[in-house]
Amino acid sequence: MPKIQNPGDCACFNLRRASRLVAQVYDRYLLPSGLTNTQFALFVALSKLGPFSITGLAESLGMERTTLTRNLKLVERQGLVGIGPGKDARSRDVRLTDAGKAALEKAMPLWNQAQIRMVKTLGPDHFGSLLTELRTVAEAAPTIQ
Amino acid sequence: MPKIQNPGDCACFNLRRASRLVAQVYDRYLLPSGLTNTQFALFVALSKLGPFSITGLAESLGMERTTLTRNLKLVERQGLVGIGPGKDARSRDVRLTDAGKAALEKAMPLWNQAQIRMVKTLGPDHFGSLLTELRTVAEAAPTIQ
DNA sequence: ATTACATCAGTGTATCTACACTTAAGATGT
DNA sequence: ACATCTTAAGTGTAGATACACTGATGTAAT
Repeated sequence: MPKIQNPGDCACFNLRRASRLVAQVYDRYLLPSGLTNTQFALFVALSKLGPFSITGLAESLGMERTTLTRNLKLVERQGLVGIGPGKDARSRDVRLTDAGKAALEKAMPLWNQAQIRMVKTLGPDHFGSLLTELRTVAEAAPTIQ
Repeated sequence: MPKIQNPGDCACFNLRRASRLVAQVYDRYLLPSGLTNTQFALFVALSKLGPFSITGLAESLGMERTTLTRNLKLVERQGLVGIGPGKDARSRDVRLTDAGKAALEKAMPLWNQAQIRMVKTLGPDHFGSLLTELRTVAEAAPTIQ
């Protein structure tokens, strides 16, 4: 017989609650850079991957493609990323502009402070195992249904 | 000397990515109930706490108060929650209506399927330790700054 | 009583999120 | 060549999130 779960143990709720609270912390640290935590993550990915298609970038960020499209519009308008032609006439490649690279440079030490603060708060062990669990989730969730 | 962190190990990014992906799973399961994962979590809290102030509810959900206000507007318009006078003339108490309770009843087995699916996917051990870590995060994050 | 402070809730604005649907272009089979 | 399928991206719509600010009510200090 399938066990009845306790709604307080909902993985979705607990993930989203932690997400909300932690995002507020990182956003506060990142404020002087002008980047949100979402934009910072996007810029980090772009910096590591180089010019990349929207679909590929969305996959890499575990983000719905159309969500990324909207998020890109903001930073494109600010001149922080450029979107040019891709491999073929369908796809378009996203790249960091010089201004985008500069914003990332400025954000990095701020992010580092937030990150160090989180590691200290949770302790390195808890922090590490949390990260491991979250990566497992991110890998497993898309296989559901 | 403070260690330089690796941006790929960002707690915020990994939390939000997992959050996005898992929310999609739960929302797909909850679809026939008409409730989103956020609304489901709200209804579970209301069901457990009984009529509760907006500020208290927000605290309990680890959600910004003004966010909850907007979320409440939707379900209030649908007649699923009622918002009446609270302890004093400032506060207002939120309660589940009969229609709200019915929606929760309908959603519960759907949620249970999603939850069981997640437990199976991660394995009970990983699932349990993830939950523990997330609760630690939710408790610790608000103490930062 | 009056002033000062704290608490509770709502609004303006902006970002983040994703489903359903559409359009355009490449790939495949006959 | 054509029809079909697949892939890449954008739009309409709607919900989720939170900061800064406002207004109203309660509480405390003098």
